[in-house]
Amino acid sequence: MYCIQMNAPLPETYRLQCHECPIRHRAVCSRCDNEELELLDSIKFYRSFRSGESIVLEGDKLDFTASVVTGCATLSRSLEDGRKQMVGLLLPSDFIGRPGRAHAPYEVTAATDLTLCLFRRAPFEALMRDMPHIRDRLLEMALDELDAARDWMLVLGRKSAREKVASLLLVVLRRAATGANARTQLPLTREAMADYLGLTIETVSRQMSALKKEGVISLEGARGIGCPSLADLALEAGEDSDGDILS
Amino acid sequence: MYCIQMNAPLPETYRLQCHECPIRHRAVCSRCDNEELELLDSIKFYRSFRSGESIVLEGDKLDFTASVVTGCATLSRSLEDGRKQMVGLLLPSDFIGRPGRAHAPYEVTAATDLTLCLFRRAPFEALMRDMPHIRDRLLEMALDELDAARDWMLVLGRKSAREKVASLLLVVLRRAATGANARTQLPLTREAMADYLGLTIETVSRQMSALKKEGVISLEGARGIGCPSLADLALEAGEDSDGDILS
DNA sequence: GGTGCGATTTGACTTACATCAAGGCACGGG
DNA sequence: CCCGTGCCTTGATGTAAGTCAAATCGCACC
Repeated sequence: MYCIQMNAPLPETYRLQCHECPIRHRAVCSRCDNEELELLDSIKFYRSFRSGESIVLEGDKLDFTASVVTGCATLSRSLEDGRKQMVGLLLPSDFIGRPGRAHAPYEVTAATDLTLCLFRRAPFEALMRDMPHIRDRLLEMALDELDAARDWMLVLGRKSAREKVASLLLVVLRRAATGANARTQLPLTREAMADYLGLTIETVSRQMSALKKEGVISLEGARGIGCPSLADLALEAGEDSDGDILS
Repeated sequence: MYCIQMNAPLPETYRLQCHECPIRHRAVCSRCDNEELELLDSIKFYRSFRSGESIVLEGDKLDFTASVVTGCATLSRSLEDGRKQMVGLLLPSDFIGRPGRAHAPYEVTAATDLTLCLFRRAPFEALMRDMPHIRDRLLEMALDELDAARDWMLVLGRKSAREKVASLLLVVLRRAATGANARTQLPLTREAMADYLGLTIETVSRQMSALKKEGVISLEGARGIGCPSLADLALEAGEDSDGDILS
């Protein structure tokens, strides 16, 4: 499903050496040494996608793995009657693909313009055989995603519309945070937000307006948002106040 | 939170050789050879819990890993005001614990009387070092759980109460299935079902009654259920009809 | 068999969110 | 510049599920 696009073409030939890669220290390759990076350089390739473009369809054959280099992608599942639920948000350094499974269980869509770093299935599986730390990192990342998915189950199952919207804004603002007064551009349309939160577009819009009216957030155009106090926003999100005592 | 129990005491000394273990071929140890099993035999230990007993509290120190041998446990997260969401259902062969994390992100509770096979943290991490196939199996299991969690996000975010209840009954009946006319005992109370589905007890009860009245399921006492046609139930669950074309 | 208590069901009423339906705003193209 | 076309916002109304309250059931124990 490719949309006709009027914009300037994307640079098809994004080219980067691994050692200067922006996701070098967080992606699946984070523990590779210089020698290993050279090997990766020789078998990886880049591909870019336009906002809205479909990367993989639900059930498609999936014979590559990839890391998000720049931009934002979404994972979603749908029911036959068209109801749709986003089940994951992929940001730079996040991983796409499933060693040991040939087909994709979810649709993957570019939420913004997006560049991926890809490996074909066979060479990637060879990497996993030869570099055990890649498997280890993949396990770590899978467990982190599992935690994130389960956290989101609490949001979907038990939070009110207002808390849901605040929770999502918090996720987005936190990774863009520069000091207490955070501001950024939302990488999601209202529709994508609704699909993520299990709400309708209208309800999302109404809750955004309400939060704005009460001064919890500010809106600049449709996509820009700011927040004078993330702590207040966290309160609206119904977040545990116990300050995340982590291990 | 230990309840006072009037029932007969559980056998504290459940003892089993690994090679005769009921979850031998599905748990994290599924790929161990006989020699490795002997090692496991020497460092594992069993522990049993009463239905309703708490195994780990949210945020607790977790210095063991475990596999469910018999019974059923639940994973859940709660908000401070008491709202609660189950984020996982653990059945025999499922794994508890998180190599690399010292604290539990979820509460683990025995939903029925339950027996676990445990390893202390240090010996288990030694196993992971020495037997790479254990790491591989753990990755596989983590990815399967991730798929299950995401499937459930669709249920929580987009399905109606009736579809939710049907979806849960389907999960339980399918693993108890003997032919088309499935019947089993629910391992969950109405409250646990409600917490799993993001509903209230009353709504769960009403939907069960409605499904019974329409002949989709039959109820025997509070816990026993039967279903003359799982296909009809799947229809009520709003499940994709494309017959799960798997890889 | 009776009694007590927690679990479940059922009923009456309320409410948060969905649905249906206009409008407004921004941006690109003729 | 004006007009389309996609987003987004706002309003009026409907409804599925929540809440509050009261039976009823089922089991453990007497």
